[in-house]
Amino acid sequence: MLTYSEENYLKTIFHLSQGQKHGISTNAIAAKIETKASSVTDMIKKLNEKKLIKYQKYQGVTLTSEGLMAAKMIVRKHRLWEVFLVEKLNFNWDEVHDVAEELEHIKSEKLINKLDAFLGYPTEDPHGDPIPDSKGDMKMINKQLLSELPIKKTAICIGVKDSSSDFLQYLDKQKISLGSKIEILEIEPFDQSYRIKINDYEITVTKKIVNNLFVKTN
Amino acid sequence: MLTYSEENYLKTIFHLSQGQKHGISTNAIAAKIETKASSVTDMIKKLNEKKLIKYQKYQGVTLTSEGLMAAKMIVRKHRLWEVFLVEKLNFNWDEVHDVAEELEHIKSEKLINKLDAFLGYPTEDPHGDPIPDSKGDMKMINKQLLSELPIKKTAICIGVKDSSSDFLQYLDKQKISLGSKIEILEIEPFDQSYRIKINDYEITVTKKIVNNLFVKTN
DNA sequence: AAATAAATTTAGGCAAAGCTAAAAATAAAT
DNA sequence: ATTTATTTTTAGCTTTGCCTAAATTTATTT
Repeated sequence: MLTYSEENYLKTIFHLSQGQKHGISTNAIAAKIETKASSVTDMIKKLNEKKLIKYQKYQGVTLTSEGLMAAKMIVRKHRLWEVFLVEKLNFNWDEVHDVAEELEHIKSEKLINKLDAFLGYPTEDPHGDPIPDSKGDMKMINKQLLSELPIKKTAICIGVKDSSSDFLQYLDKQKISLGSKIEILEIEPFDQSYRIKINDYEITVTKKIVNNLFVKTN
Repeated sequence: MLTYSEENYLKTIFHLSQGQKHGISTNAIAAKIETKASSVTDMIKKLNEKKLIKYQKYQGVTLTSEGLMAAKMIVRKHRLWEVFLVEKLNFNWDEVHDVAEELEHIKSEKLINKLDAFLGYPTEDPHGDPIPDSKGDMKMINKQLLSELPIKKTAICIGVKDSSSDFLQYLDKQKISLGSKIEILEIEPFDQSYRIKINDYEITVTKKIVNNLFVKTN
């Protein structure tokens, strides 16, 4: 049985490992968890003892298959609860993260599987991130940044890279949400601003915006 | 902000205080929480410091109005989550307690009020216990033990005194649930067994059963 | 009213998870 | 290839919440 804190470390290592081939550094974990490097070292030793991570002094850590599965189950819970909060309790997508951060630690397999069924076995959370199923499998979404989309090619908004409240609220204000039809009309060479079409109306946004929106074509 | 453990103590003191005019003893708390008396004393001092309970050495404790409100909010969360588990996720009423025990500690007022709305502002949990509203008010149910009900008077089953799994499962087996119409037909003087009518069929039960079922008359 | 029993509190410790400050290892720069 | 800087680890301390064992207070007997 994992403690609250152990679960947070596993989850963090999982997130930091995405698209990373080498081990995760002590400092990277400390920064993400907002704790001190020495505390991370302590926990790393503990997780290593429990064979949830592979660890060599000074060499960073990687999840073992057991640790990976545990991490995925936490992510599964987090994202299912987010779906619940948005779809059933009408939270906005920028309000759910902190609450889900607590709910993800509730220990009951029965609960999470029943919740999954209640929600209709969703495969993505409200930010467009994939939800691992009860075996840990998650369908990888064919996503790209809006900034990488060719001009005049239409796509569908499927997620965000930065999921800070500020950004999510900005998107709400601009009426950009998951499923919006989106297309780059032109890029202004002078200031790198983007003229884009959302569903049926046009707006101008900065490069920072298009660099943080995920889309999929067709 | 209260810790997980502080919340459990407050909740326990609240439950033990029901229908009690004098203070709650250290040992009573220890027994309910399944911890040692010395640990209880430690926590009592802490809660006293925080003005959540009134405490004089060796004299037991009572909740202050602040402590009472905090306790009610925890009970509110516990019972709302129980309703959710039973009504939305199809748990049986004997399976919900342990999970609700964890869920009750999730800290978000917004969450609990939205959950309340989602469930349609229920006033009772699946065991027939009243749910405090967001101000802490709970409608007192006019309930009595089935054993106190006069013979041949019909009543409605509205709750249980003992909410152990064993008892709840027994009730399921006997098809006794909240809302069942119930009536004592006769009491066998020889062995104190009760012949009772549930909805439309008759069964015989022991004294222990009628001592643990709450009913209300019309 | 003593004496015994039971309940409660104190004193001293332990494990988890954090911290600071100092030491050690690795990486970067001259 | 040293020196300097950065990263990581170690050592030792803190708090929370629990524990055991001993001391103290209250309750119950005789």
